[in-house]
Amino acid sequence: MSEQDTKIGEQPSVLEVARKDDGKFVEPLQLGKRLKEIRLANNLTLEEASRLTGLARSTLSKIENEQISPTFQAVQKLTAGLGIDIPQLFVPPQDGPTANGRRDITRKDEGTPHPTTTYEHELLCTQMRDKKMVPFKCTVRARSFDDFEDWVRHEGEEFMLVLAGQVEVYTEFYEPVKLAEGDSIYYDARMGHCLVSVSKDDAQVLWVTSR
Amino acid sequence: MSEQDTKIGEQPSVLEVARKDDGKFVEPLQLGKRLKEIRLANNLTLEEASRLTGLARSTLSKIENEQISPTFQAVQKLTAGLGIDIPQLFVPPQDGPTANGRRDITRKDEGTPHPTTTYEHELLCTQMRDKKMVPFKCTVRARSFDDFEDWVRHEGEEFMLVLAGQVEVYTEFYEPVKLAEGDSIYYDARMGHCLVSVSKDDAQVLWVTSR
DNA sequence: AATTTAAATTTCCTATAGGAAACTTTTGTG
DNA sequence: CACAAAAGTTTCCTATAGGAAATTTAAATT
Repeated sequence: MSEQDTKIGEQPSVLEVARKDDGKFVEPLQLGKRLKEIRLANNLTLEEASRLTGLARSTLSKIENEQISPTFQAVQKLTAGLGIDIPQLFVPPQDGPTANGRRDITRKDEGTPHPTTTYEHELLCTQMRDKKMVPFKCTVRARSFDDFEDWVRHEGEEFMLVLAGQVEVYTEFYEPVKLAEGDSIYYDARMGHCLVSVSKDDAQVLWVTSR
Repeated sequence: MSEQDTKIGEQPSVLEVARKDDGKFVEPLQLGKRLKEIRLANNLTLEEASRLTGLARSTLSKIENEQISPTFQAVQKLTAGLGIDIPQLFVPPQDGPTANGRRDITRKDEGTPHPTTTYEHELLCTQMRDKKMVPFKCTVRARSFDDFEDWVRHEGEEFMLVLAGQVEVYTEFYEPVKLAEGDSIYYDARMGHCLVSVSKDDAQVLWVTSR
């Protein structure tokens, strides 16, 4: 190894710089480390990974050792070839036990009941506090549209998936839309919204609201 | 070795090639088009976007016009600077009404496919940008745990509901837990996690990740 | 331990991404 | 319409990513 050639392969890799005058700082990310972990976890040699991705052995090696910053194209090939879950790559380097993780399980029909006049809520995963999302199932009674007086409207966003039956979603600014089992909708919850069952029986939906 | 030697600035851009001998084919993706839409939607000039991202005006222009394939670093700066939801970039070009409205509907089985080796993703509601949550359905193949020893791990939180079949959730720090249809789980996604189907056939789950 | 074989890294070179500035196009404004 | 100002594109150049092959390192096999 040349001793004067401290540029590459030493500490300050290309990936680490990434700060320009007033540009947004981009954290190291250690993409290479991650990729190597993934490759090894899949018991692949560079040669095999090369065949899978279409990138040269040398290139893969350099990426893993953070000697180069791959092009977006290369990243695409990598993720496609190795079957990598994309968000995985954008996670900051995992270090230490990160023990502040928690999990919270709710069995079927064992959520926390929370009835209102219009809906029958079953809150899910209520053990965990300060969640970024609030999931709940909801039985939407078969009823007419004119039962409700005003829009529901609140901060954040909402995702809804129809689990059973058929519902009609009313939102401000749009025409009502019918959703059947398996259909889903995402919307800005600040926009007035409400839900009605249009099947004979009550419909059931899953709702997730963000903060 | 280029048989046609596509010149830059012509039509067949670099992004379009991306096929090497035995490499995985990477679809065009039209990243540039996407980015331009986002920039314009935010009422930004190239100059402003340049300040936000730390990339040169010229570079941004070239990326938008698909004259160059940005490096991963550049993509990071872009997403960080413009506040772009990363998975959105990996979603194939959205066509049609380019809904950037306030609601976004996905009919059953009409989400955007996004297969990986381990999971079969179907992204839901991909028309809307910069969502706080990313919902997708996922077919978990019936397979053994030892096919992947590495955890998935990323920022944010995750909610999962089992739609069909039976799965086993492995997470760091906890014992594996079996979830049947209707069961749900919420967890800190920084904690390593992965999923295995324990039913005969593939299982299906709904996943919602937060940012 | 010595030798072979496989895996990973480095070197050298070509192709191409990124930045600065020149140039062109578009959008105002009198 | 003329002209100015702003936004966008292209050119030219430097820095660096990617590929082929050489080199080094690690893992087997005897």
